[in-house]
Amino acid sequence: MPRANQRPRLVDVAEHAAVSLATASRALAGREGVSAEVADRIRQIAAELGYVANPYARTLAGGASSTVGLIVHQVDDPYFAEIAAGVIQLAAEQGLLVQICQSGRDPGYELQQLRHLIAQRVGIVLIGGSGYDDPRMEAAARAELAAFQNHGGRAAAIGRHALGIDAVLPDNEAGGHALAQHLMDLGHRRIAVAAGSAGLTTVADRLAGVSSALRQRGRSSADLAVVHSDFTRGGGRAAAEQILNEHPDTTAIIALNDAMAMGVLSTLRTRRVPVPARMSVVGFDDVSVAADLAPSLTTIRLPMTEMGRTALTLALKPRSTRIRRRPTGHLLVVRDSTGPAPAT
Amino acid sequence: MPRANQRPRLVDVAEHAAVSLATASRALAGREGVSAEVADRIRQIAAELGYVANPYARTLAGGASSTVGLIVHQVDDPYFAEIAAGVIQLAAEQGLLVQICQSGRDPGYELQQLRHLIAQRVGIVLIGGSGYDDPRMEAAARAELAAFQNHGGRAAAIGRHALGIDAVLPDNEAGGHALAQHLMDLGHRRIAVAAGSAGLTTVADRLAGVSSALRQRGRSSADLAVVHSDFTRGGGRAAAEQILNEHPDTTAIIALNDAMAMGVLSTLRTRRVPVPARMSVVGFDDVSVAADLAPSLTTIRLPMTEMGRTALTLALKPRSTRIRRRPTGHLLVVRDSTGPAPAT
DNA sequence: AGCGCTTACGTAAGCGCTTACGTACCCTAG
DNA sequence: CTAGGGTACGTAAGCGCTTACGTAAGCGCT
Repeated sequence: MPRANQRPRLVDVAEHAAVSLATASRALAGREGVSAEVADRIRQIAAELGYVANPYARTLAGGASSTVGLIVHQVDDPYFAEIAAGVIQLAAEQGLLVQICQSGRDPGYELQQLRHLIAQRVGIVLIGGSGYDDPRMEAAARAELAAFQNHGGRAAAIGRHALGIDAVLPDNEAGGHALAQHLMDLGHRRIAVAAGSAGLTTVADRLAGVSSALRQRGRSSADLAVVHSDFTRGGGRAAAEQILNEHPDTTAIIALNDAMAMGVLSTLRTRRVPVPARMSVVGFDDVSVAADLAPSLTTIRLPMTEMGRTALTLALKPRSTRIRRRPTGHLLVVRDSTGPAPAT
Repeated sequence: MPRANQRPRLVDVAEHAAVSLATASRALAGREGVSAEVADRIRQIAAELGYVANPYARTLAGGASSTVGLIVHQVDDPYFAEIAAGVIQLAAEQGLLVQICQSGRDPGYELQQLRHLIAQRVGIVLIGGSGYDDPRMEAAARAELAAFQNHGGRAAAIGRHALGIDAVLPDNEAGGHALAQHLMDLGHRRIAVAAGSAGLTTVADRLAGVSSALRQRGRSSADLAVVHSDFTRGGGRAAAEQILNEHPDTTAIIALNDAMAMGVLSTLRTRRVPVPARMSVVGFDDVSVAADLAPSLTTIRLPMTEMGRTALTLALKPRSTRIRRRPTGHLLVVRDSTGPAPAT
């Protein structure tokens, strides 16, 4: 008999169906050892009663945890927000719940969040971000994740390698390459890069692509003015200031993500530098506002939502011995923020 | 003895401290019945062992659940993203984990998510959004939340009343009033509103504020062209098209949120309507990109992150018999998207 | 008919914690 | 010197589920 005013338990279902607890559990978990008719009866009764297994009891008893932990830098950064949206979508389809954490771009705090998540016994950890500057932090995270996986945990990274886990990785290098090529095609010779903090793998990879494009055209990457700041709008503003001051002959700025590009545009507007007539600007990621900026932003489109989904898919699959790296597509989207280099 | 390669359990702590399970539990929960010295010893040993209570076992045994469920329309909508950021921040400070769900602006799906969350035994439910069009859906959600609270659950709403739970509410009406007033001060007489879908309380409230401002100046709100669409950029574009076609003498558009305002600006740019020279545009919310648009957007600033924190605070507090409504501040932020009405 | 094997189900032992209740001890009052 | 009461701690009974193991029935086979 279900207790008055309480959620039904498995015993309630079992009693109604006149079977044992074990049989009811097996039937609802869809595992073998139950005849089809009995299993159907049990499922139907469960549905009638509105039975939903208590996840705490289930997990305690050794069943799989049905929650996935997601760590991102900041949920109100559009890049991470779109990734999170993808993860949450797919999780909902699978009946999983997503526990979300923000690292605030602080590797120490991120490690702490990771430990917290694991201590909370989530079944799956997804970790976004861009790697650590500090190799010791990185090693600690690797170790934590390795131990987690050894105990049956699943993990995947988004846009970050070097964590020793499966990862979905955009081709940052090819993206950087495409951007530099696009600008050179437009005749730009003095190109500056507004980069996120050095040490991030994302920064290194995108930058490598830019350099290789320059070299390909027989130009030294020493020509390239690279200014490091951080992957935010504020960082973009600061980088733009520095570029305008220290490299006044620059005609094109490659911001290594869209947030920085927005900051760059904002500074150029303030300084009354017309875009793209006097200065071309490109970004990276194609967050959804990029198309609505003025001027609309030329950038590399990354399928962020899809990346989130893919990461979860990767983590859900049985783990192979080799680390899997799932590349994602990317696409140069040319809009109004780039134009021919101004005549000198 | 801690099992090799396994997280320490409470028994491990108890054995090390040479006390019983019950004493260890009491000491770590900080409840009375343990002498100060013993409690200190236990806590220290727990720390040394890196003991973290298994939340599944804790919750099963009747301890409080330490997870809060958050339902928003879409995490990659900046408005909700900022709210979520606030919730997640405060939750982290309190050692709570946030389970996040997206309703996709679909009341039916939202209800389903709510049920799922409750079935998953989260301790606290926070629900953002803007109410339901369908009164039956709304009643269902009310009932679900009431039952949840009767079983000891905590709940709070963000920007939505009529759910029968504590809520943090911006003064939507005053905000709408301020926007309309600002435009009238600039001499605008033909004002159109790009509204989210009718039936949302947020829409109704903001609209009421606009109307009351008009009436206050002795103008009929029948003069006001109100176009309903939805609270997205696409919705804003559609609404702007409709306004330009059906009300060509409009000189100012009030978008009832920033997302719509961005859509409006995008359409005006496409149609080559100069802003603010030919048309003034205002938004509502002041999402962080609003300042970086071109032109930067005049809007009402809402403290979204703070609202998220406040909602959690509200839910954390012991429930009073009366429903509490916590208002939030708001502020008219005048930027470059508004200017004097063009001379006729 | 009797043997073993498979299939379908039941029994019961936990998972790691909280907490009601029980017990030993010490202190004070009569 | 003992009754009564408080404090500090231990014992053990669950919370609701999963699953290893046990058992009975049915099958084909010699």
